[in-house]
Order: sequence, then C-alpha cells, then structure tokens
Amino acid sequence: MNIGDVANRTGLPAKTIRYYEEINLIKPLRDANGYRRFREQDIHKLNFLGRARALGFTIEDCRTLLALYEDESRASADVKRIAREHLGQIDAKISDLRAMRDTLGHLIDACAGDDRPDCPILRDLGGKT
Amino acid sequence: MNIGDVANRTGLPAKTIRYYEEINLIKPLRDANGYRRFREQDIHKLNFLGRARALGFTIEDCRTLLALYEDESRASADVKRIAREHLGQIDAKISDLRAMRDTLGHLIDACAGDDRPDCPILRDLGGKT
DNA sequence: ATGGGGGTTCCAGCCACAGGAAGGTCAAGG
DNA sequence: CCTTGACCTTCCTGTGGCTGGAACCCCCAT
Repeated sequence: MNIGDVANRTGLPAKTIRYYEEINLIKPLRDANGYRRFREQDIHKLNFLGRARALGFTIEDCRTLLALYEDESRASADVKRIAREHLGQIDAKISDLRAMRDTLGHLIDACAGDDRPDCPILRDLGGKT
Repeated sequence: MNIGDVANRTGLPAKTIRYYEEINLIKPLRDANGYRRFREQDIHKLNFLGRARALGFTIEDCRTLLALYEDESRASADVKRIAREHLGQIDAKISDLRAMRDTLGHLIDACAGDDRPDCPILRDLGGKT
C-alpha cells in the first residue's frame, strides 16, 4: 500500500504520516522507486496513533504508549499513570477555559452591541475605571 | 521606567514586552543609551493586552481590540462580535476537551493499574478487538 | 578597576504539523 | 510512442506566542 491509500484508510493526512516516519514512530518499507510501502502492522500503528492523538495525548506520550502496547510484559499501571496525568492536564485546561468563558460571557451580556462606543468589555480590559 | 520595572508592574515577562514591541502592539520611547523608556500609556496598553490575552484572545484580536479601545468613535457592536466569536471558539474547545475527558475517564476507571499487562486503555487505542 | 545586575540584539527552539515548490514515477488513452 | 494527470518524493518555510540563551553594552557601588 502506498501512502495515499494509507491516508484514506487511516484518515490521517499523508503529510502527517510522513512526519510520523520522520520522528521514528513508524518505519514503513521502501519500494525500488522510493515509494513508501506500508504493511498491515504500519497501518495498525497509525490507527493507534490517530486514536491516541484524538484523545489529546502528546506525540511523546504516543511514543511511550505505543512502546507499552508492543511490550507484552508491560504493567498496566504505567499506562494508567500516563493517562491520569493527561487527564489532569485536560481538566486543568477545561477549568481555565471555563473561567474565561464565564468572564467573557458576563461581559458580552453586559454589552449593548450597538453603534455607540460605550462598552463594558473594553472597560474591563482597560482596567475597570 | 525601564523594562524590568514594567515587567514587575504588569506581570508580563520582559521577553513578552519586547515581543509586543516587535509586532507593533506598543511603541515605547528610547533613551540615549538604547534602553526602552515606557510611559504610563504604554503600561496601560500592556495591562490591557495582558488581560485580553488572559481571556484567551489571539494577538490579532488583541490588536483589533486595542485599536477599538483607542477609537472614541467605535461601535460596541464590533467589540461584541469579536468577543462572541471568541466565546464560540472557547465553547468548541471545551466540548472537545470534555469529550476527551469522558472517554479517557471511562478507560482509566476500567484499567486495573497493576503490574499485569492487560489494559483497556491500550485495547481501545489498538482498535477494541 | 571590578563586580553584579540591569539592559540590548539576534538566533534557535518549542509543538505538530500544513503549504508549496521542484521534480521523479506510473498507468491509461490516443 | 507520447502525453496527460494522478501519484509519489524531498526540502524549505510558516504557524502562535512566546522562551532560552549567547554575546555584548551600560551603570552604579565598592
């Protein structure tokens, strides 16, 4: 399979697949003409990576998770620890975003949104008077 | 005021302040020795920028908001539109993150986290079998 | 004179790719 | 046989919003 087919099958852009090879996440074979040739195991790894990325894991986490996935003697505790740390970061981000949304929401509600210059949003950003 | 004092007063790193000058958000004066000299209006702008950034506005949004802030004949509708668009992006991000958190949370709960290799998290990433 | 704590510029790096140029390869159709 | 067009290749640049560091200058106190 060439990269285009793999892109179709995995949903990952060809650019991304090339990038994953460059950073040694996958190692597809090469045909005589220089084209990458992907085996089923490569595609399987790419799907793994796609799902892990969709859950927001960093590339380095993905690398570790992939290694654990292929290590039959792994301890699930290692996987769980990585996942929990990541969950913590997600929660932190969510609460940051919620704080922003709350503040911003109040300001927006307070703003007339007409053609006059008076604006609580700018007043707040400018230091509340 | 030199950049160090301004950094202390605004809470912004000196590096960031220099960067904001580089991208023309502020234009501090220069002393004979080449040091930046900040006026109160520069500090006011920096505080504005700090608060806008803390609400998650992009630099380009900040630039626009600052221009509106200084435009006495602005229409608050313009400000509100920018804020609402930004709010939309925040909400989108929050819901992405919540989806991630939910999936990840379930997987973590299902994982024993001991020294055995069996792991629902990896099973899911690997394609659920 | 020297030491230390400011300041300056410029360059590299971060993350995870995306866009695009310049060129090689392959199968189908005329 | 030649062309066309869809692939593929590598390489370089850019993204956002800074951050770190090198190499150097400036000023004040000892």
